Amino acid sequence: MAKSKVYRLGDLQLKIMKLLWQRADSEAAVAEVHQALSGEGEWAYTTIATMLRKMEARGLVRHRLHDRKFLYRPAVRAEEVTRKISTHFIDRLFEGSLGDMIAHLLTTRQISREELVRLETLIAERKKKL
Amino acid sequence: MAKSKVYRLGDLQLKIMKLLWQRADSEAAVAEVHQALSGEGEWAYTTIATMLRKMEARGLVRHRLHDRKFLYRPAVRAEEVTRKISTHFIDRLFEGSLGDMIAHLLTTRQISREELVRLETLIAERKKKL
DNA sequence: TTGACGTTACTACTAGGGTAGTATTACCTC
DNA sequence: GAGGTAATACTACCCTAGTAGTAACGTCAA
Repeated sequence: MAKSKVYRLGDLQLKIMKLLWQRADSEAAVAEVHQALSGEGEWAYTTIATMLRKMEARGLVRHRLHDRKFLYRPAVRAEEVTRKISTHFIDRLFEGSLGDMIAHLLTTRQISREELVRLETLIAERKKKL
Repeated sequence: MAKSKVYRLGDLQLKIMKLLWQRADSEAAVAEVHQALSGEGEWAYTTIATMLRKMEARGLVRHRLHDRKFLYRPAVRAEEVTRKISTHFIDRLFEGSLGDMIAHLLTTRQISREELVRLETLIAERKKKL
């Protein structure tokens, strides 16, 4: 199935997906996607159009015709994609151990006191649910 | 530079890198790599050899001749690669926020009580160092 | 009715990961 | 020295992301 390799999403494809997920009505025409992405870098209009068509072939998005424009909407849920990419990442680098991953990042990266407090709270709540 | 896109490492390449990093002397012949990887899947000997040559071209590994065999060793450090892949991951999915990333994974995934306790300890220690 | 414009379709190319067969080389043994 | 063996070198695929030019088409306005 097309969805089985959702964890292999290129940077541009992911940007597009995030953009569509963000939309209130989850729909956007090619021109809108192109417009919205123009702050992030330079892409030709046709690049976006081609990318969207390829993404549709992969089952990532769908389109419908409206006013002679293609309105694209996500065909996969954000949670699913985030989940699969994360799983792939944790598997690759930390043999699937979420604990190892967090432990590693926590010891090798900058993080503010506020963030740490937030995480403490989160962990405390998480413990209650076990 | 070759190292600039180290965060884009294929699965096989990463497996090979991890294998080399693990080695006590950080060196392995093609046959050894092939052997070590044979539990994980099926790869032809020549696939591994080709991959290693490509990786050398990318600056990921180096080799020296010994006993008519190529002994490969990493040319990039594990910490650097782990760091760059992680950064790329966090940037892509969580706009660069480590806190958001951990918060998200913590609330959407399975984790044991022991792991949570471990993380609490880690966070406490981390706070002391700020 | 013609031409400009906006849109999608088609086509083509580059790069890199993955995959592996075939050719070559060099040594080692009988 | 002939043949086998183990190693690398070379070559050639496929696939997908990214990139974008050009063609075709349909509508609307002058």
